[in-house]
Amino acid sequence: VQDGELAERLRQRGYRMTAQRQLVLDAVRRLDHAGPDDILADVSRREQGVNLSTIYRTLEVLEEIGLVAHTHLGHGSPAYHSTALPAHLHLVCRRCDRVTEAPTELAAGFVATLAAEHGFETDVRHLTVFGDCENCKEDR
Amino acid sequence: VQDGELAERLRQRGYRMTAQRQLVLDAVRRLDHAGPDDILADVSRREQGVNLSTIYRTLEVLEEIGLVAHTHLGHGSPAYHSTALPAHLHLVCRRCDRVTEAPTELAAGFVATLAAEHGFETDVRHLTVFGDCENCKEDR
DNA sequence: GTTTCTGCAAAATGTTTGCAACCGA
DNA sequence: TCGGTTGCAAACATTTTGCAGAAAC
Repeated sequence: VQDGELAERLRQRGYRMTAQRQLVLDAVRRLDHAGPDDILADVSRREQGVNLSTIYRTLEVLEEIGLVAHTHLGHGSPAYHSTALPAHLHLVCRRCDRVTEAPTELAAGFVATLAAEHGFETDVRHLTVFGDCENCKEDR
Repeated sequence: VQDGELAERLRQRGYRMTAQRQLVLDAVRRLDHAGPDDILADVSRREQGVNLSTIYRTLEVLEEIGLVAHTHLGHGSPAYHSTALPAHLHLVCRRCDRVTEAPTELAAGFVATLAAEHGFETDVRHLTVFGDCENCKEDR
């Protein structure tokens, strides 16, 4: 995905191309699982004066046009990532707070079951599993 | 679970039995998937003057002694429920925000896979799935 | 030239903390 | 009595909003 695609997608929905939007998209792509704060920090390293509220508003737009998505990794802020990356599950350890990524295929059967039994169409990108990771489960 | 059990569990860990703790536990059991606000409202209906910060502190204690647990249902506040109830999954529709409950057995295979391939021990009670529910998926 | 965007400041949420008074054991 | 617990107020953290000026097209 290149600069051009951002501009095009924005225009298609009546939005305008701005430097801030490019900076935020770049930051989301560079950092992975970053929250609004992290993104502001990254953006600020490249251009001064960008405001946090712009980050929030921009993430909302980028999500709407389908270039980024977010998950809730438990604690505070949401974690944003580029939709250009292959989808993956998040395994969050409640003890050490580490986040492991896993291929979405692991959930294929589960997702199919939810569709069959509840007519529920799962957003796998947004699937976060909480529990104890390999290292921590032994400490119990 | 009865009043007596709360007092006993509290004492076992060096905590004290108080009217507020009973009220909060009762509220969590009565309401399901309630956030701190809802719980305060319920408690206040029975006894005046209880403070929100007490709700937070009490929920923390009740969770520690294993009588309540919480999940994140997406939006704002966490949702608390009694651990006396049978565990269930939460299916949250991103469009209409409705929460459907589903038996944890549906995730049994998925959970087993995560254990086998990643050594990850899933907390099924905390498993929330986001997506489009039966009614909303057709609107796309 | 219009309309959208942005920065700024303030407001709205949601949660935590310090502290003196209170209460349970 | 002693130490855990609570109410209150203030502090925090995060996200949202109103608005005037700046920027996009």
